[in-house]
Amino acid sequence: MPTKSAKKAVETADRGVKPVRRRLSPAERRIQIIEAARALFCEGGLALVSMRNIARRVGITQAAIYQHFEDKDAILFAIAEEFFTRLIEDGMEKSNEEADPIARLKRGLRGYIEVGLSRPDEYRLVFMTNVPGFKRRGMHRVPPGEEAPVELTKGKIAYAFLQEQVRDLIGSGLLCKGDPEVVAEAVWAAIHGIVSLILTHLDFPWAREELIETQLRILFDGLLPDGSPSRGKVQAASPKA
Amino acid sequence: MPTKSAKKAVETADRGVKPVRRRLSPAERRIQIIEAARALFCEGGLALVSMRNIARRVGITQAAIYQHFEDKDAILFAIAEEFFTRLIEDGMEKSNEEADPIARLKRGLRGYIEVGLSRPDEYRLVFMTNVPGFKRRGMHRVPPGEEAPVELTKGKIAYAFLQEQVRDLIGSGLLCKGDPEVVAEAVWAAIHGIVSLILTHLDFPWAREELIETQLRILFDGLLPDGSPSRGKVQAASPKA
DNA sequence: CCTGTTACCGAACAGCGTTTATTTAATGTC
DNA sequence: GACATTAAATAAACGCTGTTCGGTAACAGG
Repeated sequence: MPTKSAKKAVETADRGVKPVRRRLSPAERRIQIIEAARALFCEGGLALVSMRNIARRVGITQAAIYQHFEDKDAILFAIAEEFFTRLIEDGMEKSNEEADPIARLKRGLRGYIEVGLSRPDEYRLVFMTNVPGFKRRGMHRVPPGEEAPVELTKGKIAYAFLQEQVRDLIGSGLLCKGDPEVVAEAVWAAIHGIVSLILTHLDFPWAREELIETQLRILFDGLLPDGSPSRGKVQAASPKA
Repeated sequence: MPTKSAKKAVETADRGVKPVRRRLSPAERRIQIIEAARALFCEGGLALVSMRNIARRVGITQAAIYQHFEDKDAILFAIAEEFFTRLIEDGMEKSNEEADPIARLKRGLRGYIEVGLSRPDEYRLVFMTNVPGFKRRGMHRVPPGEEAPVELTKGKIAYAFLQEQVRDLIGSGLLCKGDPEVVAEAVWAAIHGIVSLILTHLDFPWAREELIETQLRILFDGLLPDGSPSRGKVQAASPKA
């Protein structure tokens, strides 16, 4: 949409009159490119992340990027992986602050929501946008990179973390019975629904905290067995940073 | 991504050597354009819906479309509106088959899920894709068309339908107390999460019905007051058509 | 110092959404 | 039936996009 622009805030990086070209090691360039892409992405969303914009920032031509990345998608994938890493670290960190396993789960879910809301563009990229061609390198897929078939996607790790907790809770009778896999999916769906909902209607003036608490209360009231002492209680929001 | 094509299955519509141009009434052309766009959309998702492809199908040039639609987004919006209409009609129809208000709500939610899963591309378009520039003509926004400021978006109607049911249920004490608006959002989030989850991982081999039932059970167990006779029961799936 | 390797550039291709000036078909009105 | 008006259509262009290709030049090892 070349009409509604506001795109050209991208710095020309005119590196002098002489196009004296500097070679960098692939490792360095790779990092430069990812960082430039991430910066553009955070500034104006996916729309700003074009090969030419990235190249302009790095100070090379767009064609040079293909020396380091197979695709534009490969760059986005790198960004997504970084986001997942944050998601995992935040979730684990928050979770480990709690001793009670139910509280642990709640904290982890809260952490997920908070990360999602604090990095809306990345969340959308990973979970809400079917990036045209983002070749399904998602939660349940392996990365297509021929070079790294060992390392699974961070998304799988993040999801396995949730699955494990749910499995343990059901195993020890703290959560209602049911196929742990299915319950885990259901839990994730409920949480994702909240984040997705808020991100889709960013303009809508609702009280986020109230909505989040309501959702968590409903979710855990539905999950916990009838006599559980945790029923009806809502985990307090984590202290604002 | 001009590389991995498979795009050119779009029929050239070369209407003879003579470019004898036929004028059609705006109403007719408008329908033609929407239908062409919808067809392309269903065939290959958003990627195939380009102004040039639409025009080729209709048998006009791409510029002519702008006589009938302000934007590409306006075309997508029209598709979305049609989808919402289906969502509303299906939901209401299914709902009205039930007498018990709780069962009514369950049926409506089931209807929503089924429509979403049966029309994945449209669901993604409306609820999961931040169409670049889809100028936030979403659930909570009015359409920007200057010509029709009276008619609100179908999305608002659909959502109001859910809100009303939740409000009534809370009012009559059948659902746990809480701000009806917030509870309605939470319910929608849970349901949307399920659809979104399944659509995002279409390849993942899970039992959909089981996942849907689990989610609905958890949701309603969380919503219903402790002594409610409906607790723990799951509404049976609607008979396959 | 010479020689490979390869990171990089310049130019191009095909597609995209959109705009402009221009043509031409259809529809009144006399 | 002839003429003026209206607006649906066109052709061509603009600037953007992702990607490819042939050549160049910078660095590394000998």
